[in-house]
Amino acid sequence: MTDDRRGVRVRFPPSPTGDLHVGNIRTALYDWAFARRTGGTFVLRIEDTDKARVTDAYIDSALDTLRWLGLDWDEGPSVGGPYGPYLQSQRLDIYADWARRFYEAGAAYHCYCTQEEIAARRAAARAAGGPSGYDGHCRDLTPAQIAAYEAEGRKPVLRLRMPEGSTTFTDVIRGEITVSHRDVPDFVLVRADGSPLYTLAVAVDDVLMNITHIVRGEDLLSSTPRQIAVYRAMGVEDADFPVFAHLPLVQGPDGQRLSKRHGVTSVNWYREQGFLPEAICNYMALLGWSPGENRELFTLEDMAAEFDLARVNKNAAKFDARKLEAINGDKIRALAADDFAARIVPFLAKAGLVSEPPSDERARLIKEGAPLIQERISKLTEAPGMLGFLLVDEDAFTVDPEDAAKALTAGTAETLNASVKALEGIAEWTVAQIEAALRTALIDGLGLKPRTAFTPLRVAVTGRRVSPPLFESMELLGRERTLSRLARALSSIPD
RNA sequence: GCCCCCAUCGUCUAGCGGCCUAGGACACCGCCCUUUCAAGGCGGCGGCACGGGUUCAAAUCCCGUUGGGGGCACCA
Repeated sequence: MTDDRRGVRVRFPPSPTGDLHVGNIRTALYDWAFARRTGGTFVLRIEDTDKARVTDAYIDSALDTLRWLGLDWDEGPSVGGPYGPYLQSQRLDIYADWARRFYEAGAAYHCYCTQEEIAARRAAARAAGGPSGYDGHCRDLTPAQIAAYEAEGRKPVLRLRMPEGSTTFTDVIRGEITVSHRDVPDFVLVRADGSPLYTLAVAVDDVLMNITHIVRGEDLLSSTPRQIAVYRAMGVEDADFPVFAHLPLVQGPDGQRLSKRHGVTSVNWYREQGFLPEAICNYMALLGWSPGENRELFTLEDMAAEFDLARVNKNAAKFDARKLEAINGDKIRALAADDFAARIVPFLAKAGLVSEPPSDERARLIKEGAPLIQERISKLTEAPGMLGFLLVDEDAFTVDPEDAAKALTAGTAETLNASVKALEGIAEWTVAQIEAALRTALIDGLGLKPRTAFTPLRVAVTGRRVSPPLFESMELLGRERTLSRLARALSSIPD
């Protein structure tokens, strides 16, 4: 129904007032997937009309985040396109022109009310139990009244004159929706300083950029009649209106709208915390859409092939960081070995363990050590902790004090001594021989249980009670470093 | 307050009138595997908000109630 149209054009229009958050990118993801699935065009447009809140740095940040996630756009900043410019701040003359036309045609009018006056009347209307939007005070001012306001030095805003009646439109996800214009006030199109508002710019651009489908958050659902009113003022035929699809909102764990209160929601933060773009996309997709058949692990390519607006849920979804992390673990395990090794490098570098790029020797250790931890971590930030023992300069190696206190107790000296002796006798420093020698010496020889026998060794060699597998770790570390660490542990053991 | 939207395990969801004594995943709890931690395997806990209809038959359709969310800006 929605996926067999030709010439689909969808847009994602972030407002660069902060880092893209997870709710934003969920919308971007659906926009992108819908465009790809339909063979349509994905347009990126920057909504930077509010000079007071927008920052250029956030524009670059948004582009960077989208690229990192793999959500490539066909038209927009840095790639251009036939409908540019794609920054609204560069289209001000276009909005001014339409505003002028609306005013001259009587579809919009000047309003001289101050914000204080409006607020006072709104409070009164609300107290009386009615709608609390703008009351149309300046709809039909006489020339004399206008002159009087002008004489006071008031600068007017431009408001759209909402027609009588109601607006009915069909939302692909929610069905038919009707709103009485009694509940849609005459809204502001242009500020008193002459700058356009979202209400004007979004509608004008969607028409001018030939957008066929508006897929966005449900928070914009009730602004749809206003947008349609602008289309009509522009002379667009009903049949040419874009199709609307309002996505369910992403909420915080408490069911409230996702915000700073819920901790960090910036996608960049998750990136720094070692989350894979594959995991973020997969998880966010699940918040409102599923491919069915109990399948929930998929790629961006799968989404591009299968995404269907008809399968999008209507109800809001709560963001669950634990499930994101679980999926991140799945995605990490699904990585090819080389890919995984490459992805942990920046995190190892940030921890000061290697340079970037790493030296040949370090690169070899990373390549061989990575497989030992790939299925043991769920975030890339855990890699330094797991591989640090291997990559650290030998004289900088330390044992976790807490783990040492618990595992390297007085009674373990015998175990360590026996281990040193056994390891010194090994012909070839391989996992098989290391394991055989230690089992013979400790399990058979001393009659220890494996857990009891190997924990002190683990702490002595890797510095922690939780580590990659012991024998593999020893092999990679090498005979010399292993024996020297055992000796160090021995000398540190209390009597 | 007014308007709009929504309602399946704690959370994300499958389900689109009979295949449902409601399936999967995360989380949680056991057991198995096991050199730690993971991963993996097996099992457990746990839900159709409530009340009316429609129908031979309702988680699925309709109405109401309750609950939740969104909007009502010279933000987007």
